[in-house]
Amino acid sequence: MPAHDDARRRAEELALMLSDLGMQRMSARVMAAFLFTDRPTLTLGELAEELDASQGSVSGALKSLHHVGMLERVPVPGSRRDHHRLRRDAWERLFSSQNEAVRRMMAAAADGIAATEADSPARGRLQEMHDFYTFMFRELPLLFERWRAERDSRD
Amino acid sequence: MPAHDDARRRAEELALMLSDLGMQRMSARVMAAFLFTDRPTLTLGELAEELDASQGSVSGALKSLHHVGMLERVPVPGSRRDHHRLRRDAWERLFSSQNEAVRRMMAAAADGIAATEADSPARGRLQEMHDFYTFMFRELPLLFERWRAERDSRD
DNA sequence: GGCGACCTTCAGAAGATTCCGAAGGGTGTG
DNA sequence: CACACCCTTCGGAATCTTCTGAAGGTCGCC
Repeated sequence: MPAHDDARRRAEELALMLSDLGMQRMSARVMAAFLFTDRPTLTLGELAEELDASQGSVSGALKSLHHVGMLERVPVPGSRRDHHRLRRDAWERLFSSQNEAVRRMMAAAADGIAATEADSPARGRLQEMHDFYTFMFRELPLLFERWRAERDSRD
Repeated sequence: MPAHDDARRRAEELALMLSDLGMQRMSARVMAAFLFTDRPTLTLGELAEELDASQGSVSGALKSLHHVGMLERVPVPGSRRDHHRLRRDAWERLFSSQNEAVRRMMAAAADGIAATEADSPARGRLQEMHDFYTFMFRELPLLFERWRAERDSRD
């Protein structure tokens, strides 16, 4: 099997996994394409052809991947196409979108606590929930910092 | 507005958020019901009535919530119904289902690395991915340990 | 200012999820 | 051992997502 076909197959498998984990299907396929390509950057047209998908859906996927910060646009003088590539910290960004989720859970718990009577069972459960997400909200950014420090010290 | 209706409204809002974050809709509603109820345990029939949903769909939701370890069955002598309640560490369990996802990402990256040529751009990107998830896979369980220690020291 | 290249948006089709309600199985009781 | 109660399973309907293909917008160049 040609190397390129092998890469393509692996990319599709990874895309399936990402989509299992909640990423939209086309975003996952685009993501995987960026990961496995040997080109420095990819354009919308190249992606659409590689993935055998419409430019419309690739456009939507690119938009959302830029939105979560996993991709960046790369200026290429002399080309009118948009050139995209994976950001170095793409995976960290993907993971830390969790952070926003954690913040929302923390806030929801706080709301619930404010609305329940002290000593009620519901209050107790909401307090447990709030404590946990407060801890995570504090610690996750610190964990990312440690990750960056470890990575940078290796370079 | 009666307190119970208020709780119900808040529960539905939280359910919506959980479902945004990827939880199945009915599981999210059941989860929220457990969080906001003032009863010590809930049965399938009670949940179906409270949520105005069929017993069938509540049954499916209960099954999957038990599967991820957020609920536990509580023996109630003299009752033929199954009584369920939220586990104290439900949120930690929900979050740590992430852990499995991290492990899979780490493994996928390792596979990719093994299949690409050294010095290729793809190899470099896969290595970045692998490093990140390896770090997370190591650190997340430690973070949970710290959480439990902090919680227990408060009790 | 017209043209060509490129990207985005959108309506509708195709596909996947999710839910209900009925049927069926299991278990304890009289 | 027949019944009552409770839970689960499953087919099909309803709903929501996601994709395509076409139309339209933007920008630079001649």
